[in-house]
Amino acid sequence: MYALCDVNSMYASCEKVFDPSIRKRPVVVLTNNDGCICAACGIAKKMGVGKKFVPFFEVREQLEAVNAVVRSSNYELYAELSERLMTVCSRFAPHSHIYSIDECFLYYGLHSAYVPAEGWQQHASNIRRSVWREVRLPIGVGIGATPTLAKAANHAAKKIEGYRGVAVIDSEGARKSILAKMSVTDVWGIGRRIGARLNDLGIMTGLQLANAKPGIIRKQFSILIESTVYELNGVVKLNWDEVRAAKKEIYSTRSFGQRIMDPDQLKFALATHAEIAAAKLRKQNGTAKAMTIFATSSPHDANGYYKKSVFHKFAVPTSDSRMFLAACSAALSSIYCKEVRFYRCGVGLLDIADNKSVQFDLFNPSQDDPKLMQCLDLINSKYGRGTLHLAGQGIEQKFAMRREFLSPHYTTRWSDLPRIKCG
DNA sequence: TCTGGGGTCCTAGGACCC
DNA sequence: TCTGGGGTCCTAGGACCC
Repeated sequence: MYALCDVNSMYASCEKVFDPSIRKRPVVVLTNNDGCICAACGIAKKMGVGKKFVPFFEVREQLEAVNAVVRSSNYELYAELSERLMTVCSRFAPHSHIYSIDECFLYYGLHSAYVPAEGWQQHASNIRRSVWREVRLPIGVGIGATPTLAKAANHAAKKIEGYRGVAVIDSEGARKSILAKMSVTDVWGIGRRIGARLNDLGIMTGLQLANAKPGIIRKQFSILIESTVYELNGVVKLNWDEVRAAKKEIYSTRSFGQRIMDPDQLKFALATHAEIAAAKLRKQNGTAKAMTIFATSSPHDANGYYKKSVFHKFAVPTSDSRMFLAACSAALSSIYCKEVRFYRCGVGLLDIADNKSVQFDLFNPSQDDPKLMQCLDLINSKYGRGTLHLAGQGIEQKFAMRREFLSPHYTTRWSDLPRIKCG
């Protein structure tokens, strides 16, 4: 069996953990640069002001009208609470995978007959209650025979009347009843587009998708959707390692706090992204054979959309930040254009392989310095990202994110520690 | 004043070469 | 000289997720 634990509107819930004064008010959290709404608490959703990814400036007045609390993304806070959440959840099963900042899969092993002493229903409740008691985050817990069914159960736990945060699919009856109440786009892996095409075939609910012929689905869609059909019927297609497989591509991109036109700033930003992506790459013990480096204007700007990317191939697969930085520097002159107001840039590390299977080149000896990189990663993981960085990232970065409504760093800054008045 | 998220995977098709 | 088949590499964009 598999379980999926997932925090209800994670970012908004995190904001409420250390600030009891906003617990009964509508809370929305904005994306980087305060661009869009990315999370809204239940109260805000009920008031109709919590639509995901609408631009903030479009709904600002509406939010003010209902006296909503608006917060910038406080990523440091969410990461810390996420870590606590994962620690609690992982106690409940022999295997666990962090799936995203607010979600983890638990796996109870191959024996399909295994049932915890307290029963699945109670087990799920225990997870939920422990997380609430220890981290003060509300979660939904779904349990099922495959990752896709665990996801479906989780959907039921949070969205379907009567489940109250916990749902278990451990019988044909439960499976059919939950899938019948889900629209096909609620199924994991079925988005808007595929959903519309399935609708055209008369497949409207999760159960109808489960009952479709896998072969036909594969022909009309893809092998991925076919796997989804099997998983909805209890046949595991996503093996445990694939639930969180090593990445084949790693990106770091961001829009700037304000438009930039200075080539040095663009270079600093690209170097920073290269270092972020490189650290992620080394964390999964990977090497990259190629890299893409790009910058764009805003698609909303009047002067036409400018997008330029450079593809860089490495003679020897690498995970050394210095190689990635050198590639960025080399790319800058062909990306930069002095008339363009740059809005966004980033890098992608491509063609990633395990560092154990690197093919060395007799004529291009690797110039990597794994020990130096290890040292860099160690210091940064201990003292925070960017504590030690390469000179190419610049000293003064002028493109910092806009975060006008940032909550205090309750968990990562001594000066921001919450104070409790007694008496 | 002016505002518009970030990440990963997959594939069709263009560019280029033999 | 010109045509055309076929392979490889890269880009752009579609699709999904949170």
